[in-house]
Amino acid sequence: MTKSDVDNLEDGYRWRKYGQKAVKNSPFPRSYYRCTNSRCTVKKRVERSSEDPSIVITTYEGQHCHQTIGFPRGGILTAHDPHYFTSHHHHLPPPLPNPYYYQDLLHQLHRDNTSSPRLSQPTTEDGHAAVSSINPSEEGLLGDIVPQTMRNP
DNA sequence: CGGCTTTGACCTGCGC
DNA sequence: GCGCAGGTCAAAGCCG
Repeated sequence: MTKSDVDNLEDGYRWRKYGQKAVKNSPFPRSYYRCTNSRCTVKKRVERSSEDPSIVITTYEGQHCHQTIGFPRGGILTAHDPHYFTSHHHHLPPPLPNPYYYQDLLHQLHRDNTSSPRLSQPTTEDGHAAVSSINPSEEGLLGDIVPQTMRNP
């Protein structure tokens, strides 16, 4: 739940809208977004609070298999710059030891290389909790946006 | 030109 | 079986 006057929040990922429907509870439509990365099946749905139009409810579904990049497309060139690793980055530290994540992001839309076979692990015995089978660091990253109650009600 | 949004149609699950 | 509600697809078109 976020207080914002715009629907499209910049959260570090690239989203492609694929649908919009009106919900019954609220007079405002609900938008459906998907991550632009092909191998990343994360979805999110953005809805607006019926009583307070300045509140948007963002529901994340799934898990990113790549890093959050605050500067998509164009700004990503900064990752190649040595300054990216040595200069004054007060935030956006790479939470995962994936040094190749940026070049994967550059190629993943046009390549079909099986670069991460260990990330393709399907759902566990829970049947719905694919999140618990990923890195703890990734889980912690997700914990910022997906509360524990959502994964294990 | 390429990538993304828009938008109506289509699909599916569920309750009656 | 039918209708509703939520979720997705895909063609068309906008915009840098």
